[in-house]
Amino acid sequence: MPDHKTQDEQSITRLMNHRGIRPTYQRLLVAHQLFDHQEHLTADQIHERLKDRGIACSRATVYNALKLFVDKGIIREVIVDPGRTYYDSITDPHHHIFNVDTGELTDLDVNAIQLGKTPNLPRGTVLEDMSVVVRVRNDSA
Amino acid sequence: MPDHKTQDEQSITRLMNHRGIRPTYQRLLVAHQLFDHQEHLTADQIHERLKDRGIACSRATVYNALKLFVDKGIIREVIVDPGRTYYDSITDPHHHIFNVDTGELTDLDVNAIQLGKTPNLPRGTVLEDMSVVVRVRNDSA
DNA sequence: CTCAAACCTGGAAGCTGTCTAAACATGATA
DNA sequence: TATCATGTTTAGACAGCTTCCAGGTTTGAG
Repeated sequence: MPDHKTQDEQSITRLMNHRGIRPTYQRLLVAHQLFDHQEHLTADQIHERLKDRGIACSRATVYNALKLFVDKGIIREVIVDPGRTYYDSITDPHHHIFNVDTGELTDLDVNAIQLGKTPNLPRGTVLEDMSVVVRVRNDSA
Repeated sequence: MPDHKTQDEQSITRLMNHRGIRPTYQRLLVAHQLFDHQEHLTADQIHERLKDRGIACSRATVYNALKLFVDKGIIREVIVDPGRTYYDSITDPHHHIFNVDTGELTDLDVNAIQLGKTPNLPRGTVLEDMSVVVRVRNDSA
């Protein structure tokens, strides 16, 4: 984490306070990985990056922070790969393209796919998310 | 497996032969779990059910069979839950409703959601699947 | 300054899925 | 029928991702 507060950091701190998340040192570290560059990362990828930069933040803490962020709604889980959960700092509705060969995951603007209205949901349930996953494979591979 | 061949079993055997899958005893066991009742099951669920009925079929074999079935296109993977892969005996295009609280996974007819045409794919990739996942939560839970 | 609550940590443990090596079955051939 | 190569099944070991746990540390209120 930079010793001087960046513009981003202030807004991330504000966002956390606003959602009832205490902006601890470690949580800010984790949040920065997702918000600074708009990437889709897994918990372990985030943990690795911090470790590579010599920053102390245990694996359990990364997992706890991410789960908390999801609960509080400042990030989203993206479930496209069995055995791996990606996290996405963009919470606005949008879709995803997932390359099953490379594991590459890219965003797709919500307008890129025309999507009709929500179907009837099972009794006693409420909508959490409705989105399209486009699964692609490398050509001639 | 019933000692008398059911209608279903004959058609499953035919399907396998047709797709180049040798219909072994164990593979038929696994296939029946998916085709007899139209349920979405995980590999371990299938293994458990067979074990509960006192039928011998190792865990590795269940995993191998399912992977083979997917390769040969007689079933489909459904990725909606982190850390678990569901299998679906319906290979026609359709969508899914997933209850994140209960893990219940239900089909949604392809016509239940209006879906626009495929977006531009990344260079060098081909479409494998495009479907909608509707994620729901139990109300007031 | 004190205390309780919240937080972080390393390691153990759990679950899903894959791999391995050996036993077993099968089908073709002679 | 005997032989052989190929394909299949198996138990258990292993690997990756995630959660749990018990103990220590930090934080904020009073």
